[in-house]
Amino acid sequence: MFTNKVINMLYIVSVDYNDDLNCIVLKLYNSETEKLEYYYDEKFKSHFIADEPMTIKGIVKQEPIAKYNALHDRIDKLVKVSTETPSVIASMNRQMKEDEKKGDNTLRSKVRENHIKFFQSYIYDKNIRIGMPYYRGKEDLLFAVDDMAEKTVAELMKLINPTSADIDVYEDFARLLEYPAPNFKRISLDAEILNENDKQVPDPENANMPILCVCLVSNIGEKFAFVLVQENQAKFDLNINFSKVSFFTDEAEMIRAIFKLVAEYPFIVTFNGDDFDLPYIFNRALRLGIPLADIPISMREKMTFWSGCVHLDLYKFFGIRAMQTYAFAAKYKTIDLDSISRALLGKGKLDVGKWVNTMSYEELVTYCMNDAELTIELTTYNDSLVMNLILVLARLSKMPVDNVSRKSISNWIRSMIYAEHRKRNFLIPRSEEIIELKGKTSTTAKIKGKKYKGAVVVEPVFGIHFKTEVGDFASLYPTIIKNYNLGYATVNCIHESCQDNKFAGLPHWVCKKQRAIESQLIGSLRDLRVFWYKQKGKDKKLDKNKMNWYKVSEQSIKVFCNAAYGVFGDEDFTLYCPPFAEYVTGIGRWIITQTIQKAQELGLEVIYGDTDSIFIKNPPKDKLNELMAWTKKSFDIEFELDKSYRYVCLSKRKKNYIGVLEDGFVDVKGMTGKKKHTPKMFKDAFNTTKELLAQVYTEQDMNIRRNEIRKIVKTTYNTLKKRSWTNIEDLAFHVSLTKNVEEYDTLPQHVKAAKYLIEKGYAVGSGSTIDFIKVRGKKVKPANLTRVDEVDVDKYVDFLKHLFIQMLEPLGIDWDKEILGITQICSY
DNA sequence: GCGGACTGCTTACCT
DNA sequence: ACAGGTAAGCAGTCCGCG
Repeated sequence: MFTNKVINMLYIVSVDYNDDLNCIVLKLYNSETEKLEYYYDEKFKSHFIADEPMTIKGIVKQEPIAKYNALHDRIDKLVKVSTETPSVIASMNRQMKEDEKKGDNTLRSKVRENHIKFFQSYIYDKNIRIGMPYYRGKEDLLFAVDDMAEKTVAELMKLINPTSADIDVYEDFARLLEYPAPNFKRISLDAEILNENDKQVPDPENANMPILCVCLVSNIGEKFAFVLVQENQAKFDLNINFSKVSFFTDEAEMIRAIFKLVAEYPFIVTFNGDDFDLPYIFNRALRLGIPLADIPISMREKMTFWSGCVHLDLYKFFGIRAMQTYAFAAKYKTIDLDSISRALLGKGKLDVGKWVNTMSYEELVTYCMNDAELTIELTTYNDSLVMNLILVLARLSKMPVDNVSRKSISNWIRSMIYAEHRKRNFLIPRSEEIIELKGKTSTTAKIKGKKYKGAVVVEPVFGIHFKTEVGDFASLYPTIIKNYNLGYATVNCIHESCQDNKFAGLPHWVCKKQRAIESQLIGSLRDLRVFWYKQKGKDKKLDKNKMNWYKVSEQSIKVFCNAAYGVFGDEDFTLYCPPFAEYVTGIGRWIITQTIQKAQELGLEVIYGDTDSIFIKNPPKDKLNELMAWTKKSFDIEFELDKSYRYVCLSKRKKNYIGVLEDGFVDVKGMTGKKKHTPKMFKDAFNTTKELLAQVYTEQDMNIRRNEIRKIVKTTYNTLKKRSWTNIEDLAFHVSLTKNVEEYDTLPQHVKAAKYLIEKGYAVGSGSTIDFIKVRGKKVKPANLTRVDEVDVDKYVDFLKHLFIQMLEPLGIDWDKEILGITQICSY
């Protein structure tokens, strides 16, 4: 596959700065030996850009440098200032902040690119292709060309045929997505600690309680258990398959044995290892007298390292909102091992029915091993989907794998754009310059406190609609960015001659002379997705492995594309550019509004639409095709058939409907019955009605099912009225705390319940989900502390009514007459 | 002192 | 810390009410 088959492929997985050696270290994964190797670069110095020579301490070199300033469309003559260590820049930045506090901005106005991390700067300037194969040359690392992948890239380029100005961008991305990925050797780790009490988790800072058990599972299924002998329990053989179980009477010895084992693996995977397992082991090791030099764990800001390994913390990865919504389609709603495993693997944590303190060895190992297995399986399931996602995201963002898996989407996009700037010798602009030059927005948002107007939501046509087609624009916002050449530099550019180039009735204009970097990057990713990876990810002719890889590529691009517009409307994004973001939604509104108008002119019945989608009732094929051709011609965007519903059930509310696809799958959007805070009792009832709706093909069917749906609601109603529920937990609402209780301005119900829990000694805070029950006297109580007779049944009946009314209304069922009426007759 | 009309806060969802 | 738009429930405030 590779040109030179003898050489070992070295995949660059991470780049870091080593303090002690004062040099850049590259971590290389050798796909033959499955071990990590290192490459040290002592020559590369940290640097920043200045308007004039600087006089701070620690500078080793100052040289003139010319850079293209895209904001002003000119070449700037500047100074590249190299420093002895990156800490010189860090302390300069600290000084800068101090000055600013005193109102002195002289330093800030002189320096640029001083906020870019040293190792990122290295990646950009050396054009390091993270996650791609290299081999060792005489001195340097050399990129390993893969002939097979290059062939596919050529094929793809021929198909998409981009304009000459954009060819390089497309080709670079295609390589990143077509080159092979190694199957990283890896091991997961999970630790169980003796608890002080049953209301709080152990404190890793303190590490005052012994580690009872540590389980590790490798990606090829090797299982290891390290168990501490406890005084009150006899040692005995465990009945656990395929596991190596080792008992220790000395805890320090056990920890050393774990260090020794992990050293064999290039990747270590944890769930919340950054903030719990690894710091606990670290501090426990110190407490037990293991010398610092013998402990491979080290904690840095928001990240815990294991030297000799790359550490991936899946809690951080799955917690990235963009991943949750776009790559995993919001299949998991809360970020914990149990719910993520249940959603993605179909199995969860074990319910042993007791806490670790009272478990037998066998129970303890089984419980702990299960967690370690879930953790590794989250990286191995579906052809190592998650590992491959992380790899592709690292490639696209040009960030180290351990970094990209912890940082949010805005960091990835920023990094991708910065890399392109450095590659082309563009000066990276300062935030203030963009704001100053580009000015403000011109529209008003519907929502108070928002900065500009967003998308259009069409008023739904209430009722049941059979044979409804849903069309949507393929990547609307990325396409707009591509087609209209949008970017921070091109929107409201400095050229007077461009000021007539305006769209969609907005006052902003777009540059006619220069191509926007964002437009090229997002545009090419968009095209690769629409014209290549979408099909390849479904291509049954490919072998399963290859198809899955294409799915990964498709998902990764989707994540980037979906967030690409939003970041420019975020004040904290370094390239924040309000008119750019406003232009995207403005042109979006213009396109969908025109398309709906055209559809109506063609005699099509538009019954709903949101942002980039249009619901059309029973459309003739030829009219639909005409509409598609028209959008392509008018806006150069593909309006595609996305879904065919057997029928949709539209409530009077926006973003709130049920649709049944041809194959019987029931799509539920926005309804209370699917929201995660809804008590289980109501969710169960709601899901049963979903099954009934799946069996409806015609209006006649609907008449039959109407009765059954009525019955389900009635039964739930009766259960409440008679207080005959089996489990009070099924009545609990589950609401998240987004901050710590003392930070709330008002006292919502879940916060009241949380405060009560804290009083009782429970540790709940930001991120915890509070389970509470509505009790009589307009109050709430934590679910685990509520008695059956306290439940405020009327409140629950009210909730039931409002939940089902969203569905009953369009089905033509009247709550008062048909639910209450019948029930009353029945119960007397 | 209590309830209705109102605003604002909070969470969870949709695209 | 990607955006704006929507729904829903409750907290808190103001005002009228002999």
